[in-house]
Amino acid sequence: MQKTPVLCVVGPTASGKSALAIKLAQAFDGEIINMDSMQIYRGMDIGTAKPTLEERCGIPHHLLDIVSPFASFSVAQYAALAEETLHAVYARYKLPILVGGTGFYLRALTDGLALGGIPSDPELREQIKAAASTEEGKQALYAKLMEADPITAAKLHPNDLVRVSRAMEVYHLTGKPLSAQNTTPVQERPFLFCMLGTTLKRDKLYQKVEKRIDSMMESGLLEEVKKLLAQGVPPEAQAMQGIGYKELVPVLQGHQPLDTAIALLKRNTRRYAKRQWTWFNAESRVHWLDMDSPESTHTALQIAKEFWSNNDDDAKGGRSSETLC
RNA sequence: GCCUUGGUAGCUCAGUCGGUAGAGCAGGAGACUGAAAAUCUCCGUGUCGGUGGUUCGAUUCCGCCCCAAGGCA
Repeated sequence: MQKTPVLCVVGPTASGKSALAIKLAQAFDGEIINMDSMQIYRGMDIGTAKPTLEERCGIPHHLLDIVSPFASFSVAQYAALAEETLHAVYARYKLPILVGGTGFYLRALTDGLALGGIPSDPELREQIKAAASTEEGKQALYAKLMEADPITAAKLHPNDLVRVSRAMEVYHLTGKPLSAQNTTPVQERPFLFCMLGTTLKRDKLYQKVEKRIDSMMESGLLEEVKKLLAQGVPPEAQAMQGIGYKELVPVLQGHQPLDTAIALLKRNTRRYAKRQWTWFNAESRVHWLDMDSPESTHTALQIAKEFWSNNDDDAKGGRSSETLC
């Protein structure tokens, strides 16, 4: 079977993924597929640093604005949409470029999501969450999991409510423990990945993060959050858990001074960047590029060129365009 | 100039009735199989302001000096 080549641009927030992706798309006639768990939401533009139409330079961008902020969304849905899009782009002889900082979504694509097709159950989640709202309830929930699925329980920390409840959810829905589900991908992946990682020295990146947040505030992030709330998006909505949203809601509700919220927002973004490093550092296939180095773009283009010319079966070489925007 | 109160981890501070010290926050490392910008785990050596003295031993007690805040002149 012919595999679809996929160029990926990953890395911590504010390290320059989007800009590099545009250059790559211009050079190799590519199209961009978003791999960011928050940029999928409509009406969340400033806080997610979604590339503006101008910044997109006419390059087609997929999987942006595909979900209502009222809705919840899952990796599985993402993976299904992304796979479809990746193949569709390549079918048009374009280079698919996956861009974003959500490591879990990347893994779903690289390793295949063999989750037994067990969806989430919002009602059950509510019940579990309510039951676990107290310390005793939490322990009781974990104790139940120990009984139902000792193998999974052993791998999880009792405090990791999200995973403990997911395991319970799977058990309730199927009557079989999560550890007994087939979670190894059966089929070989239909993609070939080339991964580029954008990064900066830590202090540099943290400086950039601060600046970016200041400019988000100047661009009206507070108004954006206000608008979402005014539309009736509940503060508990999954979309509102995004960094920049969850910190500003209490300000609009009058529970928190703005400067405190901004400090929190900066700290949370730093921690987020840190988690992204942890995630992508564990992915050995990533070619890291220090975006402060003048050769970084050139190196990226070299790597991408080699990858594309080796794997583009339809030999569409030589169509690199010099279009600049 | 005098008096008072402070000077301990990047920050805010606790503490040692004399046996070289610990919390919160910040920070660091990691995990991650349908919430992932979510969720969770682990990690605390610093001339205890400087310098003399008392002492087997001082960050802790005493003297002097430096710095900060407040008060009196």
